[in-house]
Amino acid sequence: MDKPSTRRITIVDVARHAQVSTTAVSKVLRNAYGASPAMRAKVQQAIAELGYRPSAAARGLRGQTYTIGVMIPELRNLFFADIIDGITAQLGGTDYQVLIAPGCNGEKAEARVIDAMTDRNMDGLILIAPVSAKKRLTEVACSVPTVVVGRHGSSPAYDTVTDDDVAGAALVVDHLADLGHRRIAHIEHHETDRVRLAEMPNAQRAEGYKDAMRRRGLEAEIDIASTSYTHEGGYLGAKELLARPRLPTAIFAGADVVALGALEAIAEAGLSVPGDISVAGYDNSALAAFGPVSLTSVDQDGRQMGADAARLLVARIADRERRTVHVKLSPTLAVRRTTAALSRP
Amino acid sequence: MDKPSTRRITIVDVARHAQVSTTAVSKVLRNAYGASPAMRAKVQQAIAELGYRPSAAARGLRGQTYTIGVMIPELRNLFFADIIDGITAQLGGTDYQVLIAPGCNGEKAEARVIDAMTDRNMDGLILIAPVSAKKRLTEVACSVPTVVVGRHGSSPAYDTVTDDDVAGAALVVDHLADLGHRRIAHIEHHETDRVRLAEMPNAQRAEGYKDAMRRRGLEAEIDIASTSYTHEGGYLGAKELLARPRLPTAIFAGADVVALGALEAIAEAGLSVPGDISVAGYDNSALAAFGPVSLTSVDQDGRQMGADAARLLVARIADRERRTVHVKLSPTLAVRRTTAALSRP
DNA sequence: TTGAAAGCGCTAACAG
DNA sequence: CTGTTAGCGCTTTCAA
Repeated sequence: MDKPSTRRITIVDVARHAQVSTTAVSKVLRNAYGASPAMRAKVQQAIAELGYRPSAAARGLRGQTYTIGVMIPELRNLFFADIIDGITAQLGGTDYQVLIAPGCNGEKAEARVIDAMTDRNMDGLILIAPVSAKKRLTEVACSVPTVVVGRHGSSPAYDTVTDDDVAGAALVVDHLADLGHRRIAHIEHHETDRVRLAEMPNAQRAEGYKDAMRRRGLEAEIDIASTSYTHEGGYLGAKELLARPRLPTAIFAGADVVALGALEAIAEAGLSVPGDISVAGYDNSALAAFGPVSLTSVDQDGRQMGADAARLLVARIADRERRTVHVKLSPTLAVRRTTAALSRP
Repeated sequence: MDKPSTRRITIVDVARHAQVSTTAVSKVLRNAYGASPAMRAKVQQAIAELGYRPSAAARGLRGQTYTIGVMIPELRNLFFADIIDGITAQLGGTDYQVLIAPGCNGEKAEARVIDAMTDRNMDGLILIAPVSAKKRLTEVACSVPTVVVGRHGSSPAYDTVTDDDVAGAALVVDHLADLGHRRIAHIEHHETDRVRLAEMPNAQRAEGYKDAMRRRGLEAEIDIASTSYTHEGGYLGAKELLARPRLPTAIFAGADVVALGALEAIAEAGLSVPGDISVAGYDNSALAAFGPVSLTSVDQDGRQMGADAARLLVARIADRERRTVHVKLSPTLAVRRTTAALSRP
């Protein structure tokens, strides 16, 4: 008589069924060195016949868990979804399983989530746009292989993948300047934290904007509304800009959602886009591409970023001593119907 | 001399530091019966002083992993994001950590993901709109506590949380009929799988549409285009409906994204909304609420569904023998600018 | 109430 | 190339 079949099938069962040792089974499982083809075949067959599945928990106690944790600040951001797609695509053929931890808005929540992931012995972490202090990120990276995505500033402890936000801002300014615009304003995300300032994409976009304006000889025209990367921030920022003595002829919003808010304020003011004012966003989200909106926006290749992050992470898991790599991708500009040549000279 | 501090702090370290047994520490960790307040305090302090964190992997080998796995077919669906919010909010105060498995489009991918989650000894699973066979779901539920969200059909093995799609469709039909419409057409998602048919929300919406039309004495006006729940499906579906001999005065699309496709086809045909044709969607996604779109749509309370699912799951983890519960929530209608009274009598 | 000891399923030294 | 054995960090009987 068999034992009640509810018991989980273990490596011991497989070993017995295949008439080999548990070590042999383990080796086959891990594709490790030291197992003859004949033994491999026997074990594989036993695994198939018994429907055995290795317990990740048990593996984790000694070796790897074959689990990659991804921290994502906001599920609704479509750009982040692209990154996830890139990660899963890159990891598709491997034994790694991607698990996403939701709801990491703010430093405290981030800490909780990162702890939760390390508690679960994850083999590696991909942190998307984390806001934690650099010191904290370095600590994390020292205890578990880590790749940071979407945050500037290099570290000897972790690899990074970023998009060139300075270049992205320049794409917008150049595009608008080429269309004849001179009074190009910018709506930025107000950053309070000194240390974080230089590392966050929003700051880089503002810097890129200023740099590009200077390069185009428009230094005197630099005009910034400092609000936040939200719909409301865009609305308030645009209202602020429209209330200034010299009206801008173009607004570069630091994010698509900001641009949408700005569009609302512009419409309220009785102005037309792009007739009276051109508007450009950043992220090229689905909202920007959506027909009725048709927003000119900077496109970051999220899939590529995700794929690169996954690739770097796997390499680091394999060799934790390797030098850190910092990938910086180049954005492109998706020109749509919210930007046009300056009509009033 | 201390050992190199890279070593993980374990329950043994805590026990030694607090001068108690590991058993005692374990009890405190789990709030288990049989630990005096004095001991509790000592252990708590030692945990705090050492910065100890229990290893979920090790716990999983004997007890719980305190991990809830959520399977989600599509990261970009904002309705699913609401569900996730509800889950995490409900689980906020507990020790449970939510982990999301991405990329589960199709039966095969679902199987892989569910396996991955059970391999990791997750304490419970929340499956959102799964497409796997009912038999498979039942098997899964037998081996690990499971709650199925967004799929009709009850089971003795798992709890379910659904929105009343029949009622949702009726809301739309009644709203349009009250506005004077009689020729109300529907764009449905074509379902091939026989068994699945009755359990999927799309089928329920189509049924609800037909039921409501009959109830309003509009049986002769029933008009369905069978495509898919995609933007393209909406576009093609609307084109099909507009090519029929008797033009509909209103279109009920089975999902918001379908409605957007329909709007495009209607605009192409030179018709206006809601002047010539009213359009309603389903899901009340951000796109529907978005100003320039302003789509009338059925609102399902995703947060509530997620919260209910989490609540049921926790209860089932506590008592696997309890009778299954099937929660069915009632949708509401968000009336916006794409529906209006029939102008041509 | 407390603690000693036996695993959970797997991997990794180490012998054969 | 193969098998024996000792843990990984925790929970859980079972005595004391």
